[in-house]
Amino acid sequence: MKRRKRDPKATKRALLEAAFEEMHKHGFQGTSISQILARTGMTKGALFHHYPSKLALAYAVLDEIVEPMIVDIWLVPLDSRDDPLVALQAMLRSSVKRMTDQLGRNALLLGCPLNHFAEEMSPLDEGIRNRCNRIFSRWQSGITGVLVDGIGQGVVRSDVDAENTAMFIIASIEGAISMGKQTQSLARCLEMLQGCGEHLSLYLESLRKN
Amino acid sequence: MKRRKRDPKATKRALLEAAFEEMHKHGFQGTSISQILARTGMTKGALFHHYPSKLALAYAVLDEIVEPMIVDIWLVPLDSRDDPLVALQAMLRSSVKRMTDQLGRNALLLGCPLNHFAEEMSPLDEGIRNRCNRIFSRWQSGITGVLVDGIGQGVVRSDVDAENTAMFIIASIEGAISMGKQTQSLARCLEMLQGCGEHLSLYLESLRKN
DNA sequence: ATCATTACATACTAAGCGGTATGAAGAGGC
DNA sequence: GCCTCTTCATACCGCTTAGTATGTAATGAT
Repeated sequence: MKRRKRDPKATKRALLEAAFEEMHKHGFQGTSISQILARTGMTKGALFHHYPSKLALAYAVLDEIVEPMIVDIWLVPLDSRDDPLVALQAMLRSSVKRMTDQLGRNALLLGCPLNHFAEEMSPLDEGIRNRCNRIFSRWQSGITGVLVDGIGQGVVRSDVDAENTAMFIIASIEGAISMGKQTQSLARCLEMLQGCGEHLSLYLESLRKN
Repeated sequence: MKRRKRDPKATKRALLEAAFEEMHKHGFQGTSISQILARTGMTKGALFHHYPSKLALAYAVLDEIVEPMIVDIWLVPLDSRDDPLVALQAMLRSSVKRMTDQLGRNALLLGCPLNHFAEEMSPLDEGIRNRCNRIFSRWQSGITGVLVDGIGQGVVRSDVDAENTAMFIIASIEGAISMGKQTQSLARCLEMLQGCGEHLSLYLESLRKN
């Protein structure tokens, strides 16, 4: 009955962000359309006008929110003119700040949305799996590139398998975030992230050519 | 109508194992009672006779299946008389075999059930969170103990933070399993687990006192 | 053999789910 | 102003969900 001013782009975006937040907390299957609507004050008519299905909404969340977020947190800080190994170590140190900037401090307790989607849905839906796969690949490529640069510059030992190492770094980060989330304690969450960063930094140092 | 011989313990166990398999694949929220019943051929009467609710069933799955499984895969192999660092490295090498022995080869694609429960339910249910927490703590304690032994024996550098390192090892393992699952390819799953094991072995070697 | 108890099977319920059908109000072109 | 398309709001639908109520067959104690 109430008719406010129309702003379809803002409406669509609000639905998308509400869907992201709900799915980040409850997972895809645990999120109901009505929860998303309650969060936005919209109705089903609006949602199904902009998105044909819940699954399509999840795809949009991955494409338009999760992927840019991963890029901003984990790839953008790699664009530096530093020594590649130092750049990676700086990325690890700044990661907590980047995450809280993007997600808000309390959302750290909800873990990595990419990992959440992947863990829940990889065996269940090809569309979600392919999207997660693409994002992870992009992330891995970014780190691989830095390591390859390092090898080219003679900073990193030439026997280092860059792709494999990049995978290991991402796996450790995601694992640490998961274990932090699992405690549901902000302090221990930060402790685990920081600890992981320090261990990885040490490991990266061991890859240095000297 | 069909009445077979009764075996309540076997019935309860069958329901428990079916619940584990369903929840391992679909998650807690994504699992429906009827799917569990279809898998066992039982009916609701049987299930709700043995377990008062779906949540109670999940608790039993964690207590009676997931925890022993984690212990068997990751803690039992640490009981060796070897050099502590060698024991950890051997554990990493044998992990794939232990996992496939416990879960079956194709279930590798479903990832670590502990991590799945934790990732999905940690922010949503205290009972599940506490159980996951206990299992992770037990795992971490086991590795910490080995590292502390190593320090005591003069094999591991005394400046190593055993608890923190144990956390890092577990995080890396869980992360690698997650990334493997995400590919839904057995080959890449094995590749990631193996790669992670090699990197961790190298890192462990860097902790050696010499 | 009897009888209470256990171990189920069957039928049912209220609530919530994703999705659709319909209609009306806002917005832009002429 | 008028007409059309877009953008929603509302009402509804069939289905599934976790859980309950009830009844009955199997089991074990006496």
